[in-house]
Amino acid sequence: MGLRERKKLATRQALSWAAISLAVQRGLDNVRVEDIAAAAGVSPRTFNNYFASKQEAICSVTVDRAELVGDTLLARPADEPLAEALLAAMVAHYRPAGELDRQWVTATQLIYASPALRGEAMRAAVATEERLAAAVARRCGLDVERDMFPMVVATVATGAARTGVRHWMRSGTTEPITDVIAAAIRMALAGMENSGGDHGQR
Amino acid sequence: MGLRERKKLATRQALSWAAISLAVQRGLDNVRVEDIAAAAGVSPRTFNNYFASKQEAICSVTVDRAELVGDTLLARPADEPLAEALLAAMVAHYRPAGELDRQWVTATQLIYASPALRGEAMRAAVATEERLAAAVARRCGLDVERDMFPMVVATVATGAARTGVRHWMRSGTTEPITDVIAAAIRMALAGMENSGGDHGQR
DNA sequence: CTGACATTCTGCGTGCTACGCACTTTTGCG
DNA sequence: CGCAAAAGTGCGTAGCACGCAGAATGTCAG
Repeated sequence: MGLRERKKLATRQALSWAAISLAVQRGLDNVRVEDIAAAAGVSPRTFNNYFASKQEAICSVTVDRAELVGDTLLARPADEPLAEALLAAMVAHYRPAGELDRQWVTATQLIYASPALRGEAMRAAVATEERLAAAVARRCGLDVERDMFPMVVATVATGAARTGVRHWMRSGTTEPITDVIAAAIRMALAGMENSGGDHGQR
Repeated sequence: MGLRERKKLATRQALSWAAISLAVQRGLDNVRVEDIAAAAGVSPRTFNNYFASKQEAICSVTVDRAELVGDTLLARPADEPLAEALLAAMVAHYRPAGELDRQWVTATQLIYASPALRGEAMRAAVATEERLAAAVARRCGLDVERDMFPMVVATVATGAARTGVRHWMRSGTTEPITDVIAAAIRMALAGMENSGGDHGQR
């Protein structure tokens, strides 16, 4: 990767981080694009070369990760059962959340707190679903256009993951987030045979 | 319902319809709020008393329906298995789509065609999920805050329904939309035991 | 019917935003 | 070194969300 690309990425991250940081401090709509640009040491106009809105800047942390989920699934061994591969691929997404990724946690909390951000985040979720669906289809030898199955699976998996994250945030448990997400996905993939009974994960 | 409320509802629908109609004709961003207001015979300022954006106006058709999904579930007989009740409640949502609801179909097509609208629609989906989750929790005697199960179920169901709708739109099949949605939800609720095999619903 | 009250509609003003365009600065490479 | 490509910048414009205060309209008791 040349200097050029690295610098571009750095700017992008600086903007994103500035947006998150300021939004946490003052609340999203007490932050102007101008402020974000200033905090990132860049002109206001440049902000819009990277992001179309404050919301997008904040959610990019989530989005960037989601880009890879399809590839991760395809990288799993082909003989692994779909459910397991899916679980592993989704969880891999959130792996680093041990300590390093405080920023992601902050951003996510912020997102869940504001309707405007949730909308933006959901938009991103659609992209994830689509990539994942494509990967599932490829893995199963199906056609996304003709069969609903891949899309349904993708929707279920991402939805469950989202719920897991949210639950983890809300409950403030000390349990690793990956475990919670895994539990949510398993719950979803297991179907409803045991509906209404005990489902662990209090 | 007094004249007051009826008139208000009428205005809301007129605005929504005008927004959809104009967006279909010219494309969303060749429509100004001013135009929508004019088409609905109301001042531009009034538009913003009803909706915060064009997107919201267009998606309101979908949102308004979603408001009721929780109630519908709670209205199902208590001894019915959860999966069936859920299926029935979700499908009931889309029932009239026989002929009358051309408007809803138009709006939905529009929504799927534009990223901006999809974002808005997803925001609405969150609201649906939450209502549905609350209803599921109540039905199962669980606590939404503590147990992930209701939220997972709600997410899965709404996600599957969304996928069903989308599939129906894309494929242009003559099959009733309710059947497609039902199939998608069943697929999701059934779990993944048969993953990779034939799943009907081509 | 009438008058007082509540609610909705409206016009105006303001601050912010997204983005096209033309121009400068920086970077990469032969 | 020198030049093309790409990123950053400043300016201008059209549009949007929304607060506020007053006019218009519906509501209801007496």
